[in-house]
Amino acid sequence: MNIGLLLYIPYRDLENRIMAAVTAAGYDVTLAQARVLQRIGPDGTRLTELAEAAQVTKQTAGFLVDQLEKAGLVERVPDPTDGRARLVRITEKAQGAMPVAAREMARIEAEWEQHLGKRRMGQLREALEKLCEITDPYR
Amino acid sequence: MNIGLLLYIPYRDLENRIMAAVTAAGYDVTLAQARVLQRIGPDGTRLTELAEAAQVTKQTAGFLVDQLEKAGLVERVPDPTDGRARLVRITEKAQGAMPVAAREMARIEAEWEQHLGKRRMGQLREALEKLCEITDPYR
DNA sequence: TACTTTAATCAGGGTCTCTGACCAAAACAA
DNA sequence: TTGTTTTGGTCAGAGACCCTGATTAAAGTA
Repeated sequence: MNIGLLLYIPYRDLENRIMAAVTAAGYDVTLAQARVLQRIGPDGTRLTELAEAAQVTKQTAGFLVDQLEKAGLVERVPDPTDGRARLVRITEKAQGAMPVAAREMARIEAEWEQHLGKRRMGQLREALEKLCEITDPYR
Repeated sequence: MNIGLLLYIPYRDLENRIMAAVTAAGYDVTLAQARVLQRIGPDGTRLTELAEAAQVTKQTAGFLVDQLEKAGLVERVPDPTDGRARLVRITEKAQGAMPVAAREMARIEAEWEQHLGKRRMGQLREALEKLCEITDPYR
């Protein structure tokens, strides 16, 4: 079986489950919005940085942030260090969604470790981390 | 680092590179089209099966097959065993694209094995195959 | 025959993402 | 200082993707 599909199948399962958990908790967020939300740092992050991290254009990131702003999940504040820039920050309201996602993620990881065994799970993580050295365009 | 991202980063790199290779070879195919194309069996496959395998609705699969048909990469022929159904088949023209993708895939796998070493690459594949047992909705 | 299921399509709409053009602030160079 | 380039962000327009709901036709079933 093709290695691409082998990577994709567990990834999609994980993503679907996390999205379902977040939706079930009452947060109406789309996948694309979640991908941006995930990248926002504790002190706020510039739009351009978000776009790079999420691998989309500035326009796309701006569009998604607009939606998140309308939903009250993020806010834009001026960047004190640069008059052109604004920082995208997570609001109080969105803070509640983070632990929901984190809990589901922990649950999934535990299930995977249960199925693979501790040894193989460790090997998987180690191999993937090593692989990211040559496949991650951001480092 | 989050296990979801660890799976996704190499996956995306692989997909991007294969798409680039196919495009460079003169086949003007989008990602979504490629995902459908990939699933077509040697004797043709029904639309409904394609939709299931690619995890999209029949309508979406139909839309993508329409485009592929216009581009001359697939054709629809009646299914001799079922008057309602039609088989989507790969045309002569598209046959040329398959080896291009396969060669790029082989090249990438070789690079990965080079970076990880034979042992870790084997462990990675083994762990992913095991993981697909519980994450693949189709088996 | 009448009912149910299955294969596929039609119609319409929402979401995501892109290219290209543009503006304004910051950084740099002469 | 003044002009030039870079950088952060937006606007406008379009295309790609994917969905829900309704419909047609063939197949299977009671």
